[in-house]
Amino acid sequence: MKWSELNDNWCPVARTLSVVGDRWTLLILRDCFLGKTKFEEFAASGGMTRHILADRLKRLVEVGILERRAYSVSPKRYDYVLTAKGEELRPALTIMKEWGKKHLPIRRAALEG
Amino acid sequence: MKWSELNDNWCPVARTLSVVGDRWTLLILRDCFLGKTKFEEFAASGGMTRHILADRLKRLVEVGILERRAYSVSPKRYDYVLTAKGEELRPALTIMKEWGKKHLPIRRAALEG
DNA sequence: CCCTCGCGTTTCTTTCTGGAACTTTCGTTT
DNA sequence: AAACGAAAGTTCCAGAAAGAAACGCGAGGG
Repeated sequence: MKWSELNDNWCPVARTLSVVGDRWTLLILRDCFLGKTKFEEFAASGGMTRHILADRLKRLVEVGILERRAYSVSPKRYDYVLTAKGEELRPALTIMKEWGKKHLPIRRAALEG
Repeated sequence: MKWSELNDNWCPVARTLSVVGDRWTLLILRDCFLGKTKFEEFAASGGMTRHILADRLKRLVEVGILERRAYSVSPKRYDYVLTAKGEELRPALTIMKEWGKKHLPIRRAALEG
C-alpha cells in the first residue's frame, strides 16, 4: 500500500496518520500549540527546510487543521492558525511530550541544569 | 536540521518523534496494540513493504519499545512484543483513533453499514 | 528431493528530502 | 528615486529513502 492510499483505510488511526503521520507535520503542530503562527516562525524553529514547510502547511490547511488567514493586506501576508479540529490533536502531542521527558532524556550534559 | 539529529533536540516532543514519528512506525504500534506480534502478521496488515517493516522493527527494538523474543527454538522464530515503555504510547494512538473517527470518515460507501 | 513456511535481505527504480539560492511584493532608508 | 530589507514562498540539484518484487535460508513435510 502506498502512503497516499491510507486516507481511505478502514482504520481511523491510519486515516489520521495519513494526515499528520508525516515526519515534520507533528512538529509544525507542536509549534502551533506553542503559539507560533507565521511561516518565518516555523522556519526559524530549526526544523525542516522551507519548501517542506510550505508543502506541509498547505496540506494542513487543505485538511482543515490549520487556517490560512490574511493578517496584513497592503503587503499581502498570511499566517496559520489552528482550527477547533486541529486543537483536538493537542492531547496526542501532550502524551508524546510526557513520554519523551520520561523515556528519552537528553544525552548532552547539563542543558537543563 | 536533519531528522536524525532530532533525538538530541531540546523538545521532548521532537525526541519522541525521532523514534515514532516515522510514516509507518505508528502503524506498526497500532498493530501491536491490536495484539499482533509476528513479522508476517505485520506484513499481512497491508502496510509497508517487507524491508521497511524489518527496518522499523529493528529500530523499535533498539529503542526499547518492542522486545524481540524467541517463541520457537528448533526453527528459530522470533516475535515482537510491546514493553511497558511501548505500552505508554497507547493513549496517543487512542486519541488519533478517536480523532480519525470523528474528523476523517471513510469516503467510500457503506463499508461499515 | 522438492515444496512450503517464517523471516527477513537484495536489487533496482522511482519518489522524497536537504541545502541553498532565487523571486515577488511591498515598506523603509538614504 | 535607487537601494535595502523583510515575509512568504519557489526553484534547482544531488543524495537519501521508499516501493516492488524477486531471492536466501534453515527447518519440516510429502
